Amino acid sequence: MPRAATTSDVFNAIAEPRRRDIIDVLARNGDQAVGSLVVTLRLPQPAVSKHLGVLRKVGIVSVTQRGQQRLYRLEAKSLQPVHSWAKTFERYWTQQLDRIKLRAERTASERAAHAPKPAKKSAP
Amino acid sequence: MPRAATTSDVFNAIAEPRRRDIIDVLARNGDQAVGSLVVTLRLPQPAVSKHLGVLRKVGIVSVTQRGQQRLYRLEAKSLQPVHSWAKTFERYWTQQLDRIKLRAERTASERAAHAPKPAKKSAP
DNA sequence: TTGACATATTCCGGCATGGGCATATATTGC
DNA sequence: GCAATATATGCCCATGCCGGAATATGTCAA
Repeated sequence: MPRAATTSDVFNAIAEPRRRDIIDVLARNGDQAVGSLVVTLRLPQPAVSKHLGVLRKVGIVSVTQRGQQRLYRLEAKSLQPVHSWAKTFERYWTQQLDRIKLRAERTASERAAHAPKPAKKSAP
Repeated sequence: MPRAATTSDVFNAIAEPRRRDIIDVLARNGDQAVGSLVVTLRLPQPAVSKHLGVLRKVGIVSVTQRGQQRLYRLEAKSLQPVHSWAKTFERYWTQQLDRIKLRAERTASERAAHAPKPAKKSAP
């Protein structure tokens, strides 16, 4: 089997750079009609519509009809799983710790911190 | 053209659930040999090796040889772009506001306080 | 209605992808 | 050397992806 369907997983939906571009534009400029996105991103209209279709099925965007245009809105909370997942690893780069030091720190925190934290890292 | 190569884009690499599983296991249990991952994830060994290959090409994991095994280590900082990108939208769910409520609230506070507020709505 | 405009959908082709299986390549120990 | 273990790789196949072009649907105005 190939990759999991892009229309069923948020992680898959945002795997496409173009779709992330669309998301970024919607976040920065607010709700946008398809035509605006076509102009902004300089993509063929069918491509934009298709990408929006994927994003809509996953719930990343929602649509509202206004005249003969359709306004697409970013539903940012659908991206929360991505943030939560990535945030899990935040500590790894926030403090320059690898796992060994992490364990040491956790152990140290059990008996309260007396000494200042050793600043040491293993850079590539 | 199909999707961008999974070996060139972090977002694409983490689009596979199995690969996220591998990442999670490495984060939770520390460096792991391929055989351990095979047992933990209950996947065929070639599948694990292939996924690890993708993750390695993108820089999400690194390898160290130990005896006849190969220890894979999570290079979490390679996931920082994902976190940064997703964090951009954090405010949308942190304050439980969508764009409409955001405007409404801003209008209400203007009306109540009668004080000029910095208008920073549409800034490209 | 007709026509202009905005967007969606359908077809197609090329192709990377991931799974399964067999096999190749280390590395170690005898 | 040989065998055993640990991992990687090559091959095949089915699936679904993305882009492109044409076309269909929908909406407004006159």
